[in-house]
Amino acid sequence: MATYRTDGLGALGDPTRRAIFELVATGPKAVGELARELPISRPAVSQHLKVLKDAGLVVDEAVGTRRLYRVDPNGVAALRAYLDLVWDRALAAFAAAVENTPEEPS
Amino acid sequence: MATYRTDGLGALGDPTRRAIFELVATGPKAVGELARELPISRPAVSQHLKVLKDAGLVVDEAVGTRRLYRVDPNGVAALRAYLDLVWDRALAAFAAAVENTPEEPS
DNA sequence: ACGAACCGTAAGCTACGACTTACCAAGCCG
DNA sequence: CGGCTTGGTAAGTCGTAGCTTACGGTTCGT
Repeated sequence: MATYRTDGLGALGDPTRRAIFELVATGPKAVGELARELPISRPAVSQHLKVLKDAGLVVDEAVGTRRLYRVDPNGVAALRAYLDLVWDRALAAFAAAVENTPEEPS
Repeated sequence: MATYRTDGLGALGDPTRRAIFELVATGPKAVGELARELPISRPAVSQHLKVLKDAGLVVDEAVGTRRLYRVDPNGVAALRAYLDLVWDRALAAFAAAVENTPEEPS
């Protein structure tokens, strides 16, 4: 379940979420700290963080009353793997097209 | 030229668009051909292709009355570069956190 | 040259997602 | 122990992205 919402690309599709993700990537950040650097309210940041966490892109850690978020290397690795796959298929298709230049296989 | 952002991620955020992108990645495809393999109409595919093309992820080539689309390696490379940057920053932040054990940045 | 096939664009409707305010739970500090 | 701070959740509003049908332009085939 939550299968559709668990994809990193879908999560990073939103520019605000991407901004949050980039801020978190620079180091562990608390929710209020993020909200202070963004033009949106704290609950909005919380919701975005929930989506990012659900997508496996960030992890959270409770420290006192604050909650520190940091990027999850596994999530980023998954995205890289996906792009590598597409990249590979595109290159293979291109190579095949170069070989079969003369005519079209019908 | 620098006008279009790296919203390649934004473009791939939509699952339908991602499906189109993956189909195109397997080789040059025409619009009607894509529409035939998808549960949406041909105009919808056209609109998605426009977004992908605007994001620099695909390129189009007019062949007779058909229009072949294929992936743009530069677009994929840009996405990979972005992820690499985030990855690098995350690793640097983690290394810094390990070295500077008990402090936290403002 | 006429018809058919392919594609892009316009206009419009619907649905989802992003944001806000309000409220409540949990942990620190006086 | 009481107040203050921090965060997550609920309910509601509003914008916009995505899809459809309808139309016009362009090219190939006969």
